[in-house]
Amino acid sequence: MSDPNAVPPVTLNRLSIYLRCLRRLRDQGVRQVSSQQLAHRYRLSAAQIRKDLTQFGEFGIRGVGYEVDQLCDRLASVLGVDHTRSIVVVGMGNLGSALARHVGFNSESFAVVGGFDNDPKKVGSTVGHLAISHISELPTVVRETNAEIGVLTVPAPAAQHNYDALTAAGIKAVLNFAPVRLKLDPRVQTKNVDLSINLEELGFFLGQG
Amino acid sequence: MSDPNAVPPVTLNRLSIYLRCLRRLRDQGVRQVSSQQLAHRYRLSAAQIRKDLTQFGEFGIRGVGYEVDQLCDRLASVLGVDHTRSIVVVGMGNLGSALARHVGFNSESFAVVGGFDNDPKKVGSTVGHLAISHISELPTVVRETNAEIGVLTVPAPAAQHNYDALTAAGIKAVLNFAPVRLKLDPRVQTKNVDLSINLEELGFFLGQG
DNA sequence: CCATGTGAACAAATTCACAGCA
DNA sequence: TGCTGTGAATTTGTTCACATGG
Repeated sequence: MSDPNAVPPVTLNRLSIYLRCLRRLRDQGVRQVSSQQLAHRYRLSAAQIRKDLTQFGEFGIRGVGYEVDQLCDRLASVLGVDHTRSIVVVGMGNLGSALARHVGFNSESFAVVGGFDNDPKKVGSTVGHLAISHISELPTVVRETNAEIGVLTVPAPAAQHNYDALTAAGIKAVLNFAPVRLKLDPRVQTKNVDLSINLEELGFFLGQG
Repeated sequence: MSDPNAVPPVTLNRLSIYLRCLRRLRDQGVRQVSSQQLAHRYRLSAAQIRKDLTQFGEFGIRGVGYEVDQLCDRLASVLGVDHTRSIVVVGMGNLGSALARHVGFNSESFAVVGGFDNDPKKVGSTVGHLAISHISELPTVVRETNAEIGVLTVPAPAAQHNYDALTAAGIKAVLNFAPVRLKLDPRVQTKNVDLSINLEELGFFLGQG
């Protein structure tokens, strides 16, 4: 718990899943849940739920289970989503525009506070309620809004350059959608989401069809 | 190699990365490459590259390395992307429309042959060159086009229903963007891509900022 | 009594180190 | 020589099974 880098990414991934499941239970009015019930309901592993949770504290009551509401709060706190985080989107093409809208609609924990592009034709227009700024405005906007997360949705050849611009502007974490292996800034947490890789993984299982 | 399910997903993920790196090298005119050069160039592990590759055959030449061109072909074949696969997109909202365009533009290995929605206002309109059909047309289109992969970009409450429609229509693999733990059809390979989970994983590292 | 929390057993994945071959 | 391919060693992650305690 003390050193964030000691937590395997796969554990974080599961914590996030647990949080989603627990929120749904809470919305359904469920007050308490055991690891076994949770596992059965959402096809997870009970032992793994307990192991994962105890990395961050003792949240359960022996003989009873977990308080749904309380565990939601604790997990949200662990995942740093107990308050709204500001996001900037760099690259307002199809994907960037769609993600900007999507995040705006689907999350209370994240707010898109800036959209950037280098195309003069796009600068000044809006996507939903978001005004598109020129990429040169990035440092100013990041400073003024305290944006912490950058979503990178530029074409592959522009990815490294814009990644460097994000880190230089003081962004603390990047979600990269460009199909490129970036040279990373060690101070900046970076995750890659890669559509083609996902499709190719599926392709493998389709054989020679 | 014989049983696809014996290959760990993380290995497939890396194979896809190797393929991308090799294609870039090929485009740059590089003819041969050793595992060490590849590792150094793209920040990978040389031993792991070799281990991963040997699961599917002996592609290298001792003392020399790998023929870039030949290895590209072999990997493309392993990943089933040596010919074009047909994709349908279910849920033509922001994300679905953007992905349909994105895949159309960015991949020769995948072609979007159908876009579906249940909103009568969308049916009949087009996204790029793709006509949007009503979801009831799904079985017909899948049959006629031999579509193998379904991209699921509907709102969470509609996800299971539309997943079931995809599998019933004969789709063989699904890429799910809905933030839901689906009840899976064991005959259908399914991968989840989850924007909020990715953001929350990043959130974890931002602490209480 | 019953579900958590946890050490111990097990399984999987990665790295190491070197034999074997072009 | 110098790289691949690979068993063995190590690390990492998961599952088991039970002591602990509300």
